[in-house]
Amino acid sequence: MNIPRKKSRQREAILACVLKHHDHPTADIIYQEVRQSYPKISLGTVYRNLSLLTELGQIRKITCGDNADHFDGFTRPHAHFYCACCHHLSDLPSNMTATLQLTIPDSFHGQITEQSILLAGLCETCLESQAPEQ
Amino acid sequence: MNIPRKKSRQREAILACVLKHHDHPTADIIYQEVRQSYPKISLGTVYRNLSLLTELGQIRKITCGDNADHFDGFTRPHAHFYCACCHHLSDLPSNMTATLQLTIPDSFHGQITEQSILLAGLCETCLESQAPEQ
DNA sequence: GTCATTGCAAAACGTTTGCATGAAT
DNA sequence: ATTCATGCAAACGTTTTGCAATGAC
Repeated sequence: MNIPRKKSRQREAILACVLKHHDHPTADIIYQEVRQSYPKISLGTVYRNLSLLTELGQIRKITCGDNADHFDGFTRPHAHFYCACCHHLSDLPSNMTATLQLTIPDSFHGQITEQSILLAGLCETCLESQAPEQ
Repeated sequence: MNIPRKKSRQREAILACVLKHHDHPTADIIYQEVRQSYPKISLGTVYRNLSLLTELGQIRKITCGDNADHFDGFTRPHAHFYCACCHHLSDLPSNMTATLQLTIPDSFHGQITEQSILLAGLCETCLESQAPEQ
């Protein structure tokens, strides 16, 4: 929506925080971390900048159903796997992402511009320890 | 969690409402519709029963990222497509769902017990009318 | 000086929950 | 009679927003 015109230290810190993560932090986790360098930063600023950075394509937003959006600094199209048991969100192996994308028929392919694919199920750990529901 | 022991007219009405839909209504849409027959029904009851029916496998819950869960009376495993532009959630053609599932490697296959697959992108209509953001 | 960005606090939104009343068995 | 399910309203967690103050250009 709003294309930013002016730099801000806060936005740079938020972007750096997302980029350095190898998992998929939520807004609140990012807030807690950026707060260590910018104690007065507000949650509103974090949300505003995460939206902005997402629109600019510098980060990605992933909604997996655990009631908090996750963010991803790795912006190359790739699929995700969400464990419905332990609520862990992970990247799919890249070869699996590629294979999945190959199966998208041409008639449909043009449409998947964002190429965001989310699979849900049970991760290996949760499957083994038959314990359902964390 | 709680396995129901007693029937209730409300739960039956909620289930019937979801089953008769061919789209993917939200809790609030279901509430509005069931309210026509049960004017005193509360939103809490709708949510409680939608959770229950989901646990029982009688309906399915789909989280697509538009900040409201959707429900589906068609419980055979099938993939969904969410248009990030017009926010429409639709079933993928069944042959495409099947093809996608075939690509899931054996090593991973056991894990996708729920076989819920969600693709996001732009639907044909939104692609044609180049207008981004509803 | 202008205007984007911030911090703060309040509001919005979908959803869950506690509790007393009512319904099913 | 027991106990589950309901209606209501309050609470919850996440996200958005209004506004005056601050900071970038």
